[in-house]
Amino acid sequence: MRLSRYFLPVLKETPAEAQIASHRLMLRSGMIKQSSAGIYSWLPLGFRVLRRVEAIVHEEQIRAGHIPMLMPTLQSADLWRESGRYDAYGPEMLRVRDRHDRDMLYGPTNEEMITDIFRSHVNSYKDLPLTLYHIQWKFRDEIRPRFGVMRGREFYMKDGYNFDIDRDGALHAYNRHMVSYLRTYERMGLQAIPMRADSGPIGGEDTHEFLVLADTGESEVFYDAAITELRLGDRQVNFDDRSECAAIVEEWTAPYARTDETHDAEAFARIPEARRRKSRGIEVGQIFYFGTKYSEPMGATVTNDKGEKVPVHMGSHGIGVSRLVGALIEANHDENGIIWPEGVTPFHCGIVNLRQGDGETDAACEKLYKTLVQKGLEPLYDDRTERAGAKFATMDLIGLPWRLTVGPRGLAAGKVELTCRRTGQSEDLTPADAVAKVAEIYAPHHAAAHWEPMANRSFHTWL
RNA sequence: CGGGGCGUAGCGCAGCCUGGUAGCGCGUCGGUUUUGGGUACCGAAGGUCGUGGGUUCGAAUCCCGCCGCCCCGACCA
Repeated sequence: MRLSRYFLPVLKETPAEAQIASHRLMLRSGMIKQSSAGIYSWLPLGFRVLRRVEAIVHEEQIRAGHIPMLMPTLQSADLWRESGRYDAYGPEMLRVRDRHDRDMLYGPTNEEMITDIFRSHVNSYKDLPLTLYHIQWKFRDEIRPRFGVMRGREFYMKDGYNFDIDRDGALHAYNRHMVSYLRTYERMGLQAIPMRADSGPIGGEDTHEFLVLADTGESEVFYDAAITELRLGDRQVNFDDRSECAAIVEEWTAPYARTDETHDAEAFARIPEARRRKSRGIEVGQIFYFGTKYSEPMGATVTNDKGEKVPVHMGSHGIGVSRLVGALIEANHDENGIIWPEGVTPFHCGIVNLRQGDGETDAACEKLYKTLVQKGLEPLYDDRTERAGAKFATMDLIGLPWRLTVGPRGLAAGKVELTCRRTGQSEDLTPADAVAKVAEIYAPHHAAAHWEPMANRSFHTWL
């Protein structure tokens, strides 16, 4: 993309309403524009990041064998009356009425709807296990929206629902989700720690929240530093293997990690003092097992192998996609702006032309641009007739992890400069070497385009 | 929902207390400057001062209502 043809309305000054770094930087870098309290438009740059995050969530869900679909934002109140939540939910639920005076609502979550779909089409244990999910806009009429997209009223969320014949099956689904979530966050360059949590209004027995450590987090968290050493890395997980998933869950839940709601001071005190950590965290996901809480009242039953009708065991699992964009910035920024992890960056590499209009410099930039595109990368070329300082400031603000700087002085020596946004370190390379290095950096992040999910399994899904 | 604050040009703000129909910086547009970390200079455009009412000869300014937004708290993916 050429910056001269893009729409990137960056702000030099910080809008007064933004208190925390991510909100401030998202406004300043032209990622979002507030539409009304807690409701935002995603401008082109923000939209790119949102899509990258969403794509990773999809890929990892599909990898785990979960099936994507899409449910509507507006729901009929009738379904919610069936589950009893229409009255239980309270004023957080946005209720609307259509022209025929039918009660509708803008969905804050989809347990009722998915259960209705399930009971309409699934009758036998032979159709289980089944996990369906979608990524859709939700609305919760928060009393007090704040922190930009981190606590909006409208938010983009992945929510998934598993259906299993019994508790053991559902617990495997629970574990499978935990593993897939760990992979998801890790690919985004985030450390999200699973913590035992309260079940809240969704209700249930088993639940973990995933928290990203950040000073601006809404929850106080207590954990054993040992958990921050854990990595899934590139280990291949067979998501059908119950013991393999359970082992990974065991690995990640063994070290103490809890939010203030479930904090156990005695257990915490038993951790060696050097590893005891108290911090704040941003919740970016949660998984639940809630058994037959919805299937029983809503009649979501299947016939088991003995011919008996039994309610299915369910769980639900959420990842706050739009909130993750804010959380990513909270965890990755400095005084000059955002620092995107490679996995979610809106553009892979910036190109700064220091002398726009100079024939040789322009040509060198064009060539770099084309070569990067040929490698499957998406560069952002700042071809505006701005001074160097303005171009650098913009690049730093929008946070592209790598920047190629091209000017007459460097070119005279046959070199361009490759700079890492995170470390600030630069090296002079020939254009060919610079492109090769950028391509190498991103090679692991392109793997997703080529893999075949669950290729050797009995079932697999495609988006 | 309790407490506090704000609403004046695209953005950030001053002016309000002590009424006399608007000003600064940045940005934008047109020039000059050819600049390696938000350059400098010249010129220009741009505002029914959130909204409705009241007081007054006269209201951005004083009074009342409404709307919107932000902060603290309670609540929350």
